[in-house]
Amino acid sequence: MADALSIGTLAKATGTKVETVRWYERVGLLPAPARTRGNYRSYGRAHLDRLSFIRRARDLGFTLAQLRGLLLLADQRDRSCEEVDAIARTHLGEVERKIADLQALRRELADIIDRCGHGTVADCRIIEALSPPPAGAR
Amino acid sequence: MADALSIGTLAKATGTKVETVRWYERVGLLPAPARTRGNYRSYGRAHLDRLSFIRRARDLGFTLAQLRGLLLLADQRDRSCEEVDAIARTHLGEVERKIADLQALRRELADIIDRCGHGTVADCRIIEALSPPPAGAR
DNA sequence: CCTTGACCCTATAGTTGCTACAGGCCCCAT
DNA sequence: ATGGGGCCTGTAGCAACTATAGGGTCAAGG
Repeated sequence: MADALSIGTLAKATGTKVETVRWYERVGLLPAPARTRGNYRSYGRAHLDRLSFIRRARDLGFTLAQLRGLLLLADQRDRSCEEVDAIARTHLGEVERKIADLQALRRELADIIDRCGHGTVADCRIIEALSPPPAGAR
Repeated sequence: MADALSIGTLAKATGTKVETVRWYERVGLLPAPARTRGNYRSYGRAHLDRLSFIRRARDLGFTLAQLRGLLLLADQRDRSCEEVDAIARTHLGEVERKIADLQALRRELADIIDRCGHGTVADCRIIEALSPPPAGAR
């Protein structure tokens, strides 16, 4: 083949660690490639595409389980788009919830830092803010 | 002692699972308490306070490593507050980065869902959108 | 031609922050 | 004295990798 890639080359091309590539293979996300005479993995274009897909989806926060679902759908191209859409929608909901949670957290942290008097730890308001909340407040 | 708590009572009071309390002890976040004649853990007020602190900081997303730093500082009350402030600020930065990432992700998912007609996977843009990035980006 | 060193192989253990058993004690009320 | 809670230790499991040990392979330089 014109484009036979070693695992290291594939890893570099996709911003993945070699060990992670092997791990994706072991858990069935990336199909096992052909081997060279010396038992080295030999990847082709399809592997590069698929690994790019995997990495991108991971970056976007899809779990490996969701990813498996997407890949299964991608492999059966006559299937309805609705299932893929549903997965994406579910994920969008989760993302929005995460954003809201983090924004609340950010406000709280900012408040805490705001109150830090830069004195000694003894009167540090950060420690204070993290200390047990008043009874009844939680 | 007037306020000797069993592990179960302590756990309930702080919204922690019993196993988690023991685990905090094993990893050195919560000091090992005295034991009763029957070898039960017996906690006092100090443990309650410290565990509340731990739980609150965990809720705010501090890692156990950061927590260890905070607790170490909290124990040295004549130290400057600046280190505490720095830990909190670092954490705030991380939180803000995550929010930005998630907002980018949200945009992307919304676009994807938007473009997804209800045809077959063959023209589903979700798969496409997550396929290998343009040549220049690799 | 042979050696060196970068790469690759498998297998296994470690990471973070818990959670969930399994197989036993202990304690209190009935 | 017995039944059921709660407690004890120790171990294994979850995601999603990461890192190590102990080797084999390959291409280039001396």
